[in-house]
This record gives sequence, structure tokens and C-alpha cells, in this order.
Amino acid sequence: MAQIAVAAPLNTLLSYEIPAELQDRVRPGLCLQVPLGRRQVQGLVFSVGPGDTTELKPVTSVPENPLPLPGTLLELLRRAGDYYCHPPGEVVRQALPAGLMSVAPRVSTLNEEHYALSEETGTPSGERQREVLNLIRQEPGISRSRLRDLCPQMAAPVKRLQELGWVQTETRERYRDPLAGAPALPDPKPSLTEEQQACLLPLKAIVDAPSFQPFLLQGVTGSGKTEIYLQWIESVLTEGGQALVLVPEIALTPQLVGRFRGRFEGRARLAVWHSALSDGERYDSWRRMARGEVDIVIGARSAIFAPLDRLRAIVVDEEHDSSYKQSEGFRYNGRDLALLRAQIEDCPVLLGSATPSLVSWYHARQGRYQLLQLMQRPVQQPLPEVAVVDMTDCEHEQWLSPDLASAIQGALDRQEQALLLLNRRGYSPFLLCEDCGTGFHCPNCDITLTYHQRSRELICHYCDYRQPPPEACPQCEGHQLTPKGIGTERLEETLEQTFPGARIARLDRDSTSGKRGHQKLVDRMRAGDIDILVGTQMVAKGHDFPKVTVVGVVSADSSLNLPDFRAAERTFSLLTQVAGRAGRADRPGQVLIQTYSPDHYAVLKAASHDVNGFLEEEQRFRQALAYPPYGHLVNFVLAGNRPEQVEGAAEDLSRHLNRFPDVEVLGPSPCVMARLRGKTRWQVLVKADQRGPLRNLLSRMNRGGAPAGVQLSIDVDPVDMF
DNA sequence: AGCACGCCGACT
DNA sequence: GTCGGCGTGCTC
Repeated sequence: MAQIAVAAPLNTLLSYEIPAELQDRVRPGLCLQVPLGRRQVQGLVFSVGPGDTTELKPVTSVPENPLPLPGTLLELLRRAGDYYCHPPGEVVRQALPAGLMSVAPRVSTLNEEHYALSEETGTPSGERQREVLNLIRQEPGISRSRLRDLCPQMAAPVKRLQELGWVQTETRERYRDPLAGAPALPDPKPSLTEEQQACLLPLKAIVDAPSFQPFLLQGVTGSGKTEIYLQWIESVLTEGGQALVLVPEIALTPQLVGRFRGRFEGRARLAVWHSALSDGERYDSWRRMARGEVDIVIGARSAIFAPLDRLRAIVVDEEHDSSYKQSEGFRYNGRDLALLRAQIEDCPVLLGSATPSLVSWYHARQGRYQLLQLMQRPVQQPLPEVAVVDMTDCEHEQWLSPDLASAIQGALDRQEQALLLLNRRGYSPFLLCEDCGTGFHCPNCDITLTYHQRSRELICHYCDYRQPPPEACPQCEGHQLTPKGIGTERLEETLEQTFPGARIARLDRDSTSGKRGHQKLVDRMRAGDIDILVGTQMVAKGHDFPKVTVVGVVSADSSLNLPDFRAAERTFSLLTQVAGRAGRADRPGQVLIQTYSPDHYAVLKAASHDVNGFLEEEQRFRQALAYPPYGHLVNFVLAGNRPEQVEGAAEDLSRHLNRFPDVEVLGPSPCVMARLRGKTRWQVLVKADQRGPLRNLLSRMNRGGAPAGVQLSIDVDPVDMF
């Protein structure tokens, strides 16, 4: 009998009979095919053992050359599914590439010929043939594609040499490699500052005697955290171990990958893992990892499920970043699973950030994580001067304060660059009829449609509903439809009017088609072809623009006013991160933060670069309200088509949850987005001082939380309350 | 998720 | 009379 997670949203594993002829091949960690209803689906074996098989269907088939998952990974999947209360089959489907767990699209493998000299070779008559033979002699086992690069007309000569029996041909699997062709710039190892050496010491010490140990590396921007990662990983590789590096959004940080490639070129095999990979690339990268042919994996949150079996080091870069949390479906947190995996692997894990999350910082304070600190920048460069601009002094709809405008002018005069952050896409967040006050709402969601002028559309940023902007108000037929508020498009326009002649560009999801468009814009900025760059938080993440000396936050309020207990934490880290983009060695940067809440501690502490001061203040606030890390949360979200039914289900659920001991039930209440994609949404938030009572509640809640017609989704450790 | 079963409106 | 709409329920 085998316990199998099947590719279906079932809350349990299913048991299958193992037919006699497959008895010795079915093992835990194996992907195979099983019958489910009247179809065939993929499944992952979690355990094999004795049991009554009379009522069970037999396993259909086992692949020819299976690549079983490492036992530690299997354990991680099991515990993660448990912890986040998510069906095992869905957990596995998220964790494994499409080719392994989905039913339909079988991903193919590619093959390629490789050539070597035979025992007996002669001297061919043709010049081309001699050339090809020489190339094969120089590089035995050369691949067909490499040979073609060196000698484009190789096809006919190779064929002739094969016929003569002078070269041996071997067909091997060719991996689709997302890194192929990208240049690796050599990155010599610099000498470390004393501070860096002190950080590296305990990390290196643990390489010799691996065991579970979390570290929190708190380092100001520019203090060289990456260098610590690189040198730690280098020592791990020397011991024959593998390393996993998680980054919030790898598509935005190609320079980190470049840095790793440059440092380890020829010494370590690198794989990248993120959502922008094609199915084929993902499938091949997974197989490379599972075969032990990779030493370092750099990836986004789902890379925590990489099939590595010599894992000796895990790095979570920018550990505070909320994109580690998956916000729908299997709502796991990559940072938290990194800790779980490290525990299972019995290996160290390093969380790095300039602005640690309160939760991690608290654990470090409690002594559960070892704290490592980098307070200085190796290249003596002062932190930028940060000014807070009180927007209540400005006129209505004046987006640029005089202070920010003159700072930008200053940058232009000195032929330096300015970077402006505005966390809102489109032209304006509202379109309003001046005559009757009508706004335009999404028909599916509880939100106003954002006006996009470039594409002449009203767009819902939640469900992507689009409609052309009406000529006249549908209510009163008035023609004064006015955009209210500002988005990046309008900011770009405002800047064009204020600074005629300046080269202005915009970096957001709309301005860049595909990942190449994004990179192109970044390259132009770095080359100095742009004077002012406007962007959403994309500009704050990862990119290093050396000529930027002025950074403006157009409105700190948009992130501060989110209805979320982590709003201050988020705002603080965003402000700190974007402030770190200003300045360079020979010229200090200047940062201006525009806000209507100039006295808010998140703004003030960011302005004074006081990370610990912020965390201490935030800690008091969280403690008073028993929010994490002083309490634990589980959010139950109910969604359905019939509003009264959803509300009723939420009330029933709330009553049910109230019966559990040692938990506090908040709600039911309509979600912040009370309607999303056509569905009404209610939530019930459960809070507890200890994890125990919550675990107890969840383990008895597995299914049956909602009636037919209402979907229940459980968010354990929610990061936002939408 | 699929896939079937089942019970009501507009069609050759 | 049936074809097909999608609400509901089950899959070892």
C-alpha cells in the first residue's frame, strides 16, 4: 500500500495498492501515475507500507528513469501542507515543475549529440573535415551546438566523419538554461573589513560542523551583505555542500545572479529558479538539481522546494520583504519555510536585511537567532541626507513640493540623476464627473477604476477589468470627467511640464513589455541616458544606479495608510530602501519624502536612518495589540456568489471557531476588498498568544468549514489582510 | 481540478 | 419530446 498526494485539491493523501510487478520500484518521493475517478493523474508517493489493499485501486505506472525527491524535501512538503492547512496534492503541484505533477502538458526533454574521437582515426582529405576533427580533439565530448558556434558549416563534415567511424557520437540530454548566453563579469574577491570578518567568522565555523542555526544579518544598505553571502557559500562549496539563495523577486535582480556567476564562474554550477522560467526551463533546471548537478540555486520563494540533497546553507536575502508570502492558493511564506527546511536539513540559515522584519529582529533579541551586524559601508560613503516635506503646506493637487522640485532642478543642473518613487500605476486613481460626483467602479470588485491615459482605458488593478473611458457621464451626461489624484503616468507628464528638455522615463508594469523591456530601461538609466526616472516600488528594489543623487518619494502616505498592521513596517523598509539609492562615493545623496503624516514614526525613523529606533517603537505598538510577534494570526476568508449566503457562512464559522479555547475570534467582517472578481468576501480573524491553540483549532478544521457554494481559504500567518 | 449526475428552460 | 445550462458531490 502507498500513501499518495494526487494532483487534485483533496484534503488527504489517498491509498493505492502497489501491483506486484512494481513492488520494488515504488518508493517514497517518487512521482507516478494513478487512477482517480475515471481519469489518470500524477501523484507523489509519501509513504509505502503494509495495509489492507482490498478496496484500493492499483498504481498505474512508474516512470522509466525516475528522479525521486530527497527525503528532507518530502518531509518539508508534508509539514508545510500541514502548517498552512493546504491540500497535499496542491502543495506538491506548486512545489514541483509542471512536467512532473500536472496531468496534461507533458514537458519534453531535449537531446543533443556530443562528439569524441574514436580509437582509430585517420587524416581526412577535406579541409573542413580536418578542422572539425581538430576541434573534437581539442574538446572531447564537445556538443553539437558548441561545435556549430566554432565552425558554422560543421554539418556535412561531421556526417562524413561519423560514416568513416572516426568520431564517436553520444546522445545526452540537453538542458534548457535560462542563464545561457548571459555574460558573467569576473568578480574578484575583495578583502573584508573587520566588521565583515566578524560576521563571517561564526558562519564559517558552522560549515565545519553543520547543524540547524538561524542567523540574522542586519546590514545597512551598501554595507556588503552580498559579499558575506558569497564568501560563506564559497566555504560551503569547498566542503562539498550545496547552497540555496532566496531573493524576493529574482526577475528584478539579475545583477545578483551576475555577481554569483562572476564569482563562481567555472568553480560552481549555478541554477536560477523563478516564475518567469518557461515550463521547459523549469523542468530541466529541476532535473539538474535532482541529479545533483547544481551547487548553488538562486531563486524566488518557490526555490525553497529545490530538490537538493547536500544542502548546507540557506540564505534569505531581504528577509523582511512581503513578496516571500504567497497571497493566494497555497499561502506559504518562503522565509518561514526556509527556517523549517533548515531545521529538517539540520543546516544553518542566514536571513539578511537592512531593515529586518520585526518578527526576525524579535527572535534575534530573544536569542533564538544569532545576530550579525554590519553598521558601516566599506567604501566610505555617508548615508544620504533625508528631508521630510509636509504636504499640508502645499496647494491642492500640487504633486511636487517646491523643495522636491528644486532638488530635482539641482540634479539636472549638476548633470546627475533623480529617482522618483510613486507607488501607483496609471494616470489617476479616479475619474470623477464634476457635475454629479459619479465615480467609476469595477463591476466585479469593490474598487474605483484607475484611469490610464496612454492606453485610453479605465482598468481595475485587481481583476484587470478594462473599459474605454466614457465620453460623457452615464448618470448625468455631463462632459467634465476629471482625473483625480496621481499615478506614475501623470507624474511623468507633470515632470515634462516642470522640467522641459529633461529626459524622463517611467518604470512600472505598464511601461515595460516583458523582462527585456525592463532591463533595457535599467540599462539606459545606468548609462546616463535618462535624467529623471519615475517608478513604482520596482525602482526601489535591487537596482543600483550610480549617478542618482536625488531621490524623491512623491507620497509616503499611500503605503502608510493601508489598512494593515504591518503598514508602518512596510513603509519604513520601502523608504529606507529607496533612500539607499541616493548618493555615491564622492557626492552625498539627497532624499525628500513628501507626506501628509510628517510626524509618523515610520517616516521620522527612516529619515534619521534609525532602524533599531523604528523597531523598538514598532515593537511597543505590536505588543499593545498582541500582533505578531506577540501573538499569532490565522485569517479565514470566505468567498461566494451569493452575498447573504457568504455572510451567513461567516457567522456560522465564527460561532464554530469561538468554541475553541485560548483563541480570540475577531469578526466576521467584510473583507477590505468586500467584492473581488465578482465574489462577495467575508473574513474571520483568529488571534492567539500561543501557536498551540491555533494548531489545535486548525487540525480539527480540515474541511467542512463552509457550505457548498462558498469557498473557504485559510491564511496562516497572514502578511496582509486583503 | 475534472468529471458525472441531476434537475429546469428553449429548441430541431 | 431532447439538448445543454451549471449547481453539487466525489475521487483511494
